[in-house]
Amino acid sequence: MERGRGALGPALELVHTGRAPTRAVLTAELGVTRATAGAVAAELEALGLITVDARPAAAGSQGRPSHRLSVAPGGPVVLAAQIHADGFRAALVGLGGRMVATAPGCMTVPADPSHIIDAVVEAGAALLRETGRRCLGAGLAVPSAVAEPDGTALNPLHLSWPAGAPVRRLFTEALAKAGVPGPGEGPATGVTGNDVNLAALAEHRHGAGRGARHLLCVATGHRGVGGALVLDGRLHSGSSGLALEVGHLTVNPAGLPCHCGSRGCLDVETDPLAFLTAAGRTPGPEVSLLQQARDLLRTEYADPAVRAAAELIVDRLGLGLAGLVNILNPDRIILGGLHRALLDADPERLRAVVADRSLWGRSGSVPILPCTLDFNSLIGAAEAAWQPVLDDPLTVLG
Amino acid sequence: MERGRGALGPALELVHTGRAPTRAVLTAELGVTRATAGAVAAELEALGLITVDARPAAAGSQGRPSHRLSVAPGGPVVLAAQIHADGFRAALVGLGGRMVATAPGCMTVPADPSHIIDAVVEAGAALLRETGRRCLGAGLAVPSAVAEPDGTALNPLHLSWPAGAPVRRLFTEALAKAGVPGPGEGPATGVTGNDVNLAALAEHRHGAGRGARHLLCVATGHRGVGGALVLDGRLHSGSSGLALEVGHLTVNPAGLPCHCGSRGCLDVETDPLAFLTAAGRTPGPEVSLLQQARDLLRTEYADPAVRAAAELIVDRLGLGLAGLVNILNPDRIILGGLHRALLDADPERLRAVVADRSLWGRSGSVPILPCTLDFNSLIGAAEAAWQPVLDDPLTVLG
DNA sequence: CGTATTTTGTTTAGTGTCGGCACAAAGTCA
DNA sequence: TGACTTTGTGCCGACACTAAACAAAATACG
Repeated sequence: MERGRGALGPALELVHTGRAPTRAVLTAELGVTRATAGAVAAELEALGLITVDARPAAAGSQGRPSHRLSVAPGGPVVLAAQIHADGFRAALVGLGGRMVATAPGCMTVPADPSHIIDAVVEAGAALLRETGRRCLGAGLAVPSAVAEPDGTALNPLHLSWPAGAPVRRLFTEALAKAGVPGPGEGPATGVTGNDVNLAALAEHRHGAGRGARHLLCVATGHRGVGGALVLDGRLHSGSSGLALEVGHLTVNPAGLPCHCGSRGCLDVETDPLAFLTAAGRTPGPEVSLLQQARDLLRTEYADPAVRAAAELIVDRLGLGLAGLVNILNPDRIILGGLHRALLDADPERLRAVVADRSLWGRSGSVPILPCTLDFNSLIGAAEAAWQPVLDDPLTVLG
Repeated sequence: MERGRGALGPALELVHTGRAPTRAVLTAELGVTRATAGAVAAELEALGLITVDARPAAAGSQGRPSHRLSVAPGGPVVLAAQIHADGFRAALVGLGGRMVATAPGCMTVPADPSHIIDAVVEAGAALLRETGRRCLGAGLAVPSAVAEPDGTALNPLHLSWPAGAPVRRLFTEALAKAGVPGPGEGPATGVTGNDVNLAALAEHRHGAGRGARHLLCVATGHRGVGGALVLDGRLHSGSSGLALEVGHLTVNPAGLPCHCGSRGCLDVETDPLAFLTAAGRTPGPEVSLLQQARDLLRTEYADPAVRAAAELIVDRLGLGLAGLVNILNPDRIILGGLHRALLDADPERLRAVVADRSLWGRSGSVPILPCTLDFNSLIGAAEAAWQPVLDDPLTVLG
């Protein structure tokens, strides 16, 4: 009777990522008939997820103009949360990666994950109460590898949390405690993941990674280096969530010792502390290492010592990226954190090093881009929370 | 009217990989009703791809016994070909990875890829004429990275071929020349791939990799090291076919110089020549380096120098595998060539090294197994050739 | 030995989703 | 204004599947 149930998920994802601005292109993208695409759009509109403009858009070309398809402005949201070394942030994020409301917060109890998670979830719950939006899910990004299927944080070292903290359970419990409703009758179940992984997902959907088939992301936080891989639109997090732990690739055989037992790991050779040290600076305690490194790069790049340090780090990073290119053969690389700043400072040098050290010119010519999304880990947490809806809107929304 | 068209491909794959021995488990695996599974099986039988036993199998349990489902013994085949440093081999391979006929051959004109490919295809065509089997496709495995979408061999160094040889085009032309028919009316189009990649596919379907979600394969040929990754049953060959070029991971910072410009690469530190050299042997020209290395390992493992050399290579290999585990987080690793022999000689040492050097105990405990299939590259070439049939039997067979 | 139970396979009817097609709508182009 | 182009919709039929009843072939148990 009702048409377009099977294509509902793919259709929503197309509108969500902005690849289906009208029903006409939706028809083409889905590979169905206009009748089906129309039914799909009507169904998604009935579910309150998208809107179809009443007035047709201004037509520049021949033929009957299309009505614009867009994400429903007042539609449901997900609760997104991010925890990093400097604090936490909660937000409500709608379809299309739109941040509807946000509330930054300060980290008060660094040593106890449960307190922080409770606080950030409560901040999100407050936003839900204020806005009155319907909540369909919740996602949390943490600066640590998250083991599957347990949902434990294996190395939240820079948060001074205990290794193995059960973040997913804590998150779900906090959601229940704060009364955040799920799509059904019970409380929401939380999705939890590594921040770089989630950032990669966000960049793939809404940022510099759009359209990439095999997207590699590498980023520094304040300490260490994280990686992520998005394959055909799905995050590849390995069989137990621990893929792309790229911090211990050897990039300087005679380099600094690393806590992993080896020397010259990407982690200790290319993170903000490495850059500050190479530039002969002693980091201060006022602001984060990442901030200090970025500031140094921005304000004192003319200083030969700073420039030399930047080039040294770029060379090391290039070696690591080349190794990853040889293994993963991505068609795009996106950099975040300090690496992004280093790319901005001297894009050609990094590209040259990667091309030179990767095996084939073909894969060496892979584009390397800066990330483009603000709060990409937060948006990524939202993307992960949206995933069940994108996969099958009917099952979630009934 | 006719039931079970959509599930035809998945059903065939289940029978093909031996995961659906009866219609009852086919029903369960497909998640459909008995009626549909029965119709699917009937359709596949009508296409001549599978057989349903007339007599029910001996029933050990309660209830009506199931009829056995199996691959049709006299059914269609694909032409599979493999080229390696010592020669080439052609075979006809049916569903289920069954080698129906095979013909080894000697390499006569090493420097010219077109002659060898013509010869191996002609050998396969002869098998087709002899057996009178219907041919549904053709696959070729070569010891080189194969660039996509061009189908050129980038580093067929050990064959003394020119880099960039257009192997896919040559293969397809040879198939036309030899009159190998495709599924339709025209000649067959050839699938071409790297031998380790195809071997990994074969091991995943029929060998030690069955059931693995993220399967990593690493193998030596005569020189150098190859890698392959099978994700959720599909080969991951990267955006341009160059993924898993693992030979240039650094495993010994102070090691031998490599043609890639670095030192101590997996390629030069763990291949057969490296083992023979470490054991103080001077390789002779009679048999292949791989054969010499295997023989040495088998016959003189009691010799302390040989054993020490083996342990050295195992340690280096373990370092490389640990690096790959950190990046890919596979749930199984399969080794081939000399690496397989080294694993057989001392399984515990390699597992301990990998566990010690990979970041998390959890991913460090990944099972490491020897490959179990004879001629796995050849079977893998057949698997790649079967793929269109497995994806959609009706489109291929009409 | 015969009947009940269990599991498998088949037949028939019904249902839901989608393609095909005709038609309507809304613009541009000449 | 009329021809053309492109988009959207309503109706019908094809078809792949489910549901449910029935049939078949073994074991289990009295």
